[in-house]
Amino acid sequence: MKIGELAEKTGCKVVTIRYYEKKGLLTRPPRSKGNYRLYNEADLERLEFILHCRKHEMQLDEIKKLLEFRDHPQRDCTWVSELLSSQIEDINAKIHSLQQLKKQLKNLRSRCDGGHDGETCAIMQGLDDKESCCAVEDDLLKLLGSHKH
Amino acid sequence: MKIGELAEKTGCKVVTIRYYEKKGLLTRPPRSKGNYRLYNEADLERLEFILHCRKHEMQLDEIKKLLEFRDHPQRDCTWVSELLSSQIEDINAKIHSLQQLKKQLKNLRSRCDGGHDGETCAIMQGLDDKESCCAVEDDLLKLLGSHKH
DNA sequence: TCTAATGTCTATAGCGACTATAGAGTCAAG
DNA sequence: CTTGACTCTATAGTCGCTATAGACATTAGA
Repeated sequence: MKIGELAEKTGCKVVTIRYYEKKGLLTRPPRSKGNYRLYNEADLERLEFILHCRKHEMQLDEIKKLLEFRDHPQRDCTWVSELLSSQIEDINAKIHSLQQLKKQLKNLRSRCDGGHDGETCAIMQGLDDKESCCAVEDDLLKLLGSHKH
Repeated sequence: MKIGELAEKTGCKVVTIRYYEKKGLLTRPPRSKGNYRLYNEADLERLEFILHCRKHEMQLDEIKKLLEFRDHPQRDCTWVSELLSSQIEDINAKIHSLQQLKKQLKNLRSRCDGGHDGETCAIMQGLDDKESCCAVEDDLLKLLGSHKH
């Protein structure tokens, strides 16, 4: 299997596959007469593993460790559990901050709905209006803070 | 106000402030005799705006557009609303995928809890055991897919 | 007043995880 | 036998910083 086929099967770009090889995540495969990389099923599974980990936002050096573990499953795996725990924590924090963010953006958008003809922007109007302005969350105020208020 | 003071007041690093200037988000401020940048309150508010947007994961070129709009509020603001909508959508997608990911990682971790002495890893054991293995979600199987199964 | 510490300046290089480009070689179909 | 698609290597660019080097400015203490 040449690199293009591997790319197609996995949905990973050709350049990215070569990049993973350069970074030591994929081993250098045998070459054809014409110096083309030749992959087998094991390589495909290894790449799928990598891509799966990447979907999980793992970093390449963490994935590398996981691959080493995969290659030598008899080794101690305590750290794997720890790695997962710290990633789960990271994810919790990320979700929380995204939810906050979403709330704020929705709030902001609601001030600027329904398009606009040219002269008076709902966001700016809202912020010029002290009443409605101060009803909005603190963060929102800061976001366009320098306007008269 | 010198750059260090601005940095302290906003919680933004000095280098980052200079970086924002280079990228055209902050205008080049006047200089002191000794060639130090001198900022005023408006600069501070502008920087806070930028930082707030960054907290919202906006990209610098988007923020730049928002700043231009802030500088010329009479312009059409339809695109602002559209920008916000597309960002809210992005966030929804991100939250969803993070939640999926978290479920998978938790599931995976549960196979590798309680440490390990050296010879038999719970993850690998679980995956070697066809019964328990196939009870796990599809994605998890793939994650350590090349193991006997 | 001198000196040492701190702050600021510019320019450049590095990070992670790719992505794009250039220029060459290889292969299969018409 | 040529055209076009694929592959090769090497290098530079992306984004949003961060780190480093080496020089100049300012400030506090002796």
